[in-house]
Amino acid sequence: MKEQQYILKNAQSFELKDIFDCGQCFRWNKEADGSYTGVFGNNVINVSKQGKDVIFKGICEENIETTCKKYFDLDRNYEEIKDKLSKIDEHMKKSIEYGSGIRILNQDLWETIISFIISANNNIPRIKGIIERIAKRYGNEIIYNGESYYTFPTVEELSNVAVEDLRDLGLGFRDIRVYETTHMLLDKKVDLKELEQEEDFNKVRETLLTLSGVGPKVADCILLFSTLKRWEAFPIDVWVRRVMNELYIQNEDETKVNKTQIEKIAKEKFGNLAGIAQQYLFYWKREA
DNA sequence: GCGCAGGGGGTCG
DNA sequence: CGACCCCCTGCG
Repeated sequence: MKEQQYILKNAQSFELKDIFDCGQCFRWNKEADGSYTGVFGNNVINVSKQGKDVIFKGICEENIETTCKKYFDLDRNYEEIKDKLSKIDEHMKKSIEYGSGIRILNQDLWETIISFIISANNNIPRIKGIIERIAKRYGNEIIYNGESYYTFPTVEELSNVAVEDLRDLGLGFRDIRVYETTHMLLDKKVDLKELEQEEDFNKVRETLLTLSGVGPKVADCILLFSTLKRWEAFPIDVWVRRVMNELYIQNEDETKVNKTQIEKIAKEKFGNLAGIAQQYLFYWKREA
């Protein structure tokens, strides 16, 4: 396939580091020249910045402009969102100044489910390694600039994979969870197409929670970081608990902070922007 | 350099 | 609430 290119002129709210290092994705890697290359769908895309312009180039199954507009959430006005959130309090304002170039990606639902099941009690370098090995073993090769990249396998492409095969790729105790979830989807115990049509937030969340290896935290990550794009979701992990306690609760022992307490505050303060607010806070606290 | 201990974006029983 | 797999990192 031929290389395509799309240049987004004078981009606002688009910083490579903020987008790719804020913890929402696992398949983007920094190049020596500062650009990032990643695989999503059947595409290998390289993203770089030249002044205020963003340059997307690479192997793209369909039109690269349409594809990137969707994946990078380019039709959403982040300036407006940031203005709104900045007015809530000084903490939000500060965190947004820090991560002002964040965008929430529209990632494939199935890939996001598996990726975040793998993320449980795991660290980012290892998560990335596991996903890469799965792609290399079961996905399809795409050659770009003389290098091999691999698509994330489809549900069908994982249908004949045994638990032991997954264990061999280093998934550890998550192997059975990935296996079970894959088969629940193959058997249509959960139908992802239907799930994407479902309007009711709690119904979608409850359905995700029936999947093996999907608890509250993972479900909320899927809701927020996939094409489900439910920004009401507020994933609570150790970092979010820490920052929320520090800023709004101030309990001496942060491990004693109640989850429902955090959720209540998040809803009151951020409403249907809770998810993106969480990203600014999380990124700010973890990086700084 | 290399060997080793420690820990990690939670979930499940 | 404790166990859970094992790659990665950092320190000695």
